[in-house]
Amino acid sequence: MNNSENILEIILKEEQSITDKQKKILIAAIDAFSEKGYAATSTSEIAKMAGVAEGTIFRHYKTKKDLLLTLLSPLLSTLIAPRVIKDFDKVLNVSHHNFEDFLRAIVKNRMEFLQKNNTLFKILIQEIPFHDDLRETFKNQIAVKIFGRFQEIMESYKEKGEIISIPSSSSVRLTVTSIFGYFIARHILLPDIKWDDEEEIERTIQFILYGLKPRE
Amino acid sequence: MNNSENILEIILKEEQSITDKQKKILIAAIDAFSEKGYAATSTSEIAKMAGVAEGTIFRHYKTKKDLLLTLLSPLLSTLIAPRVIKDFDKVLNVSHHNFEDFLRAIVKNRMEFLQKNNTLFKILIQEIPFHDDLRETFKNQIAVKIFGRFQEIMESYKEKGEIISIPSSSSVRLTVTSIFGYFIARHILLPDIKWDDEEEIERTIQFILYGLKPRE
Amino acid sequence: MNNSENILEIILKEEQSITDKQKKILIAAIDAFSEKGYAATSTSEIAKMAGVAEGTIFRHYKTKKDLLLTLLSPLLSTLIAPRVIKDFDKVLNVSHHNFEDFLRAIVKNRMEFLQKNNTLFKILIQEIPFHDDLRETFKNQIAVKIFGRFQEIMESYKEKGEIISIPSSSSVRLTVTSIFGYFIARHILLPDIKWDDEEEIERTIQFILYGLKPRE
Amino acid sequence: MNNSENILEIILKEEQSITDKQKKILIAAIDAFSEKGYAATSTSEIAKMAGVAEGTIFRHYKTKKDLLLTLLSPLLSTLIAPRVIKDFDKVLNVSHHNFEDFLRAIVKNRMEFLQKNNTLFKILIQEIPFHDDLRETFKNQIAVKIFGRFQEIMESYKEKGEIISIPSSSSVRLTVTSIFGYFIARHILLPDIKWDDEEEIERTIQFILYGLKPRE
DNA sequence: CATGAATGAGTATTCATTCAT
DNA sequence: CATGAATGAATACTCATTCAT
Repeated sequence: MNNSENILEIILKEEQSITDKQKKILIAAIDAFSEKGYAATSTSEIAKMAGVAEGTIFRHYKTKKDLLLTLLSPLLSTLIAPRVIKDFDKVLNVSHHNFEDFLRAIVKNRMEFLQKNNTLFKILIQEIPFHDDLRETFKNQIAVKIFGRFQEIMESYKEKGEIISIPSSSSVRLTVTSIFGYFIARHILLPDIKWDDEEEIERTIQFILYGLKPRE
Repeated sequence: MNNSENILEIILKEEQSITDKQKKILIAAIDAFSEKGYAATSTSEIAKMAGVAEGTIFRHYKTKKDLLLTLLSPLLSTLIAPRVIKDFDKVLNVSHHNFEDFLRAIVKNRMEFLQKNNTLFKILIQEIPFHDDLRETFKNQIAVKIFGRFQEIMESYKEKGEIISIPSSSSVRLTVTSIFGYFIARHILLPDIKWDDEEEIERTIQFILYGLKPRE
Repeated sequence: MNNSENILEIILKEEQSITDKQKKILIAAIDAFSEKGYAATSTSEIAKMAGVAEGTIFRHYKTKKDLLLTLLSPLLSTLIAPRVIKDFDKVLNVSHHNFEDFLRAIVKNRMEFLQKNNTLFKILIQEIPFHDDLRETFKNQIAVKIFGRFQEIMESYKEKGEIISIPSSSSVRLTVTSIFGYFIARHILLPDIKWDDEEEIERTIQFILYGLKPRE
Repeated sequence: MNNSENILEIILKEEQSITDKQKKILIAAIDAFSEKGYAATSTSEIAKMAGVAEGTIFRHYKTKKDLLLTLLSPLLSTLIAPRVIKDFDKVLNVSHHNFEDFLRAIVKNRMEFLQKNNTLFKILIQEIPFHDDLRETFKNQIAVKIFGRFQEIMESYKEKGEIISIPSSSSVRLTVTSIFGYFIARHILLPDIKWDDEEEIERTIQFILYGLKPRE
């Protein structure tokens, strides 16, 4: 599945309209932004890291902000791509008769995607609080499209009686929060301690599963 | 309970060693940092907002970073204060015979605290990724002390068979993640949409409760 | 008469709200702008010439453009000051019974003013083509107020039959052009060749006088 | 008469050694220089306006300054061309028995030339204060050659008693200043107000004529 | 001939910080 | 205690120019 790939690598390899220096700039910028944050990273720093002249950055990206957005846009558009939405459907219709299978498929799928693009995600999450446009995109695109489809699916499981009968907006939030919560703890808050990813993910799945199980 | 109060207000009111200008500086800095982030906020901006001269800031706080740390320190020290630790014990020993009561007490207590100090928390969470010292403090103090005590308590409930038998580090993470996950979604990612706090909190409690319930 | 003074000197001496460094900046800027032009002068250059740090310039003048406007504004406001307008009247009413006396008085008076402030004038004239706001000010303030009053006076001499009967807008233009033409040739186009100011001015007066004399 | 033509058009049309792109560059540069001034115009701007790549400009003109000089050179060389000097003679010898005829011919001729090339003239006049080489060329070529011949002619009219007996350097200056003064007011200082060119020119001629008439 | 990526010095402006008043 | 003038390094960005394609 393509969306399980590292987005950046795909772009760097497949996009041939991109020059060598441009690639170096992107890599350096991702590195710097994820570690020190957008605002605390200077363009001269990025240039030095990328081994290019400072002017070269601005030949390709009109402004520093433009560089950030260019960086994040493949992630954002991947997230809202129809393909991704279809994944949900495929996951749902084709093979997953019950909520557990669906959850497992979705967590595995999303978690892999998160992990493979964790640096870009880190930047996105870290910068969202400071950029209105980013937050707006996030809210209007991601939240509406992904969460919307997610909610429909939840609704159907609720009707089938496979999960508890609460508004699906809440059940989606609790599910997503648990997954993202793990990601944030893992990669942002406590990136330096050791994590047994497999175990933790299994426990997170179980946690969500039982947390949303219909009460007898 | 004092830790359910707005920390900043307490300091501004009770601390008499603090001058009027100093208070204005703190308020302005909190405002600016929480909205634009530490790195993107200039000291001259803070000075203007606070209605003081630029130099005045540096009379009280050696550096801009010092101002940030001063700002966060009451929050940090409240979090790791022995009093808070004792709260856990009190919650545990005195009255809460079972896990549900404990969880309810702790969630109510912590959530109130989060909400009352949401601006300071927002700053803390936003800045943690960018400041090693902050993250170190967080890891060594908060994680070790709070989570440590939390884990002990979880352990005891596990022994009593009230919750599922997984490493308490995981059960604590899942619990905390659900609570913080709500806070982050609520105040940082999607601060502009309407939230029914009471309902969502109740659902979150139920979610944790069932998610950690021993499997039959 | 105050308007026969060097405007800059007056400001540098009398204005006490101006710091020492600020004076140096103004002097350096005038020097640089008049010689190389506004656009070709860098703020770092001005700073170096003034012996101040570059930042100091921007503490006092928000932008480079602001520095230019601040520089020119005393000249501009002197030109449109009611006092200057009154000068015309005084020149006219009190003592000058005929056009020749009036012209002599006005040329002497204006030419002295031009010469004493020739550097500032040079800047104004050189920059007018490139700055819409400056040109607007010039048109709306100088042209309307000064030329307006000038025209009225011309009109009265025309009625008395002392000058030729053409629209006073034209006679004013021809007069002013001859005076300014001399100034521009003298200070801007050919500043390096020797000029016998007194003689040339006398010839210019005669030229205007006879050029506007009623035809028999 | 060829010198009454638009110099630029002639070059663009007749010069076949000039490429299409080069023409576009020249047109764009004239446009930009005349409006914003040489120093405030960037080569990339010119390239964009001309619809060519940045490098293309430098293929044809070694430096930006070179572009300016190339632009002005046809104007400058036209002004000092032997042909122009001969015009004076023709004007003088062949047909003009008296000063008035001569003045009329010369003003008409020169004014037409000024008007037809007003953009290039605008650039020349605007840039002269900032470029020593331009000023030097102007002084050595224009002033010496044109003014020199002009003075000789003036001298002859003076001897014939047709004009006042002042140094012809002064009479030339007064004449030229009146003509250029009109041009500058018309095209540089107040380009936006309406002008009745024919009337103003006639008045200017009359003004010069009577201004230089021998005093009885 | 023409391109446009690349450069590095330079641009106006802002920064956190100092210090004399 | 508070000010705000002063600083010089740093900032994002632009410049004229070069050169491989």
